[in-house]
Amino acid sequence: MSRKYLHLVSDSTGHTMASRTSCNDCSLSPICLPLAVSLSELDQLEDIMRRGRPLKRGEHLYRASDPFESVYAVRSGAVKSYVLSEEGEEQVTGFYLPGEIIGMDGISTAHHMSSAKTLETSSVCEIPFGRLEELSSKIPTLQHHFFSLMSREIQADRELHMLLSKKSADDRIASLLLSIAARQQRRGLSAVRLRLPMSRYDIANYLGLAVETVSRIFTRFQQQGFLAVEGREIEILDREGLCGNGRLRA
Amino acid sequence: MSRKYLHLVSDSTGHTMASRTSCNDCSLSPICLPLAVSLSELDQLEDIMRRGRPLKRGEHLYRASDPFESVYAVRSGAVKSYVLSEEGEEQVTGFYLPGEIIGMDGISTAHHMSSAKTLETSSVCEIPFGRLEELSSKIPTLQHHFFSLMSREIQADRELHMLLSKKSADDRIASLLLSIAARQQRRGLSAVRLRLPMSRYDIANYLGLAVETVSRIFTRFQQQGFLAVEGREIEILDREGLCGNGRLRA
DNA sequence: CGGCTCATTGAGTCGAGTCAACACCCGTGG
DNA sequence: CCACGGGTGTTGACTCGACTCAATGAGCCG
Repeated sequence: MSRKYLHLVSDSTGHTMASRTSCNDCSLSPICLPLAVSLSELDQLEDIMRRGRPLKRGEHLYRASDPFESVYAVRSGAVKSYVLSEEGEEQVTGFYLPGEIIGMDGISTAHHMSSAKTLETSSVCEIPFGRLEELSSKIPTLQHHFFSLMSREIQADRELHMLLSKKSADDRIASLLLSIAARQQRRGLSAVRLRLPMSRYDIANYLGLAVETVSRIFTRFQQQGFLAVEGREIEILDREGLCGNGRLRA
Repeated sequence: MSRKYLHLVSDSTGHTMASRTSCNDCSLSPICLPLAVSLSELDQLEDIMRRGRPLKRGEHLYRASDPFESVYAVRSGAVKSYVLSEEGEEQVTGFYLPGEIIGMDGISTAHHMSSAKTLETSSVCEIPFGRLEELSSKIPTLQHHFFSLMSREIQADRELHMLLSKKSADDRIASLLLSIAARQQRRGLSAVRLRLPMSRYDIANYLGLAVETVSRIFTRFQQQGFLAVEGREIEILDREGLCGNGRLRA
């Protein structure tokens, strides 16, 4: 059960260097790589982790049309993925919190189909995909884990699809907040207090709404006593109200 | 390069029985399983294909919460996937045409998270997923192919996300038609004439529109000379017009 | 023929977008 | 120290695209 991680930090010169960290020490291991593999297998897995580095707000993990080489595990901070349309307008396609894996699009084309940039100072673990595939062939549970991860990604997209095509603006906001709360809870954090790493613009963009609408709904939710809002600090006061508002589950 | 398929048909009594068909004979092989594997490997792959059967319109491949055992390749006809919300309302999550693989959600939960039913008489090839995983460990190109398929699925969902959150009703309809045309073309069929396998209700549901809106847009596209519409028979007369309408690509 | 489901068309309403103004925070620089 | 500017967030007034409700038509099957 000894899981290990290659976590990468930069020295004072800005160059990156590797620092090994045991997955046991990483609070994210149950979310990120909940594997039951032997020690020697873990060493193999650990060996393929590569040149991570702490990224400042707004730095890119990769850009659309970059050759696809790796997927990334968010270790701290937060990352958004997005695509640019021909006219250059941005579409946010996802938010990634610690313990989550980003970059699994692009496998089919050998190029990333979206870009990923940090929303705040973040650190990530890079996992070269080719070597991950090799290793997956040898470790069935690892193969299954990644099939499973991608499957979950598809599921999440389906949920979002439903949200966007059927639900009101209120429901979309409520749903996003509940999703973030749930993901925080998985990592052992509060399910009621949260700090949104993304701007209102990103929220609006992601949910297909206007910024003004997002802002108005936050204020109204506060008036209705569902939330306490202070900028990006949110407290969920009335989970029922938030859900019942528009027939959301949980 | 000899690819084989297990295609299943029913006899006159309605019982199913297996009939082997070479993948070489299957016009879908370049889309469905474009693999370069050895003959012995192909035999292994072929051996895991199972109890397919021709399904009549409205029959289910699987239902939400069924144990997840297999994925399915559509051989002929058309299939839609959907989920039901708590209140029992349907959300169509995808349409699957010949050569496409359905059922890859549910890997992570061991249960299907959506249902899949045929839109017309269809035949499918069932591929037990557990055995597919085993085989994937032995055949790296097969493993990569399935990672790739799932990656493509994620990409498609992202496209849809953009469509639903940013684009007008006109653009959504145009985009769906162009997508179906493109997928037909991949199988060597016409890129301008198509027969929609799904109802206006399914289209509306999938795109997050009201049926009336879909109907009105079809009529208007016809008036504008973009389309010739006759029920579910569609001819694309002015591709540019259809795209230029709302800044869609190709 | 009735009884379906599917599709089209019209009339009126409303949710969310647009446009515009302003408040706030923060770092920079005079 | 304060003035300035840019990014971010809020609020109000007006508009419009798509939904709802309602009626009718076309095809299909028992």
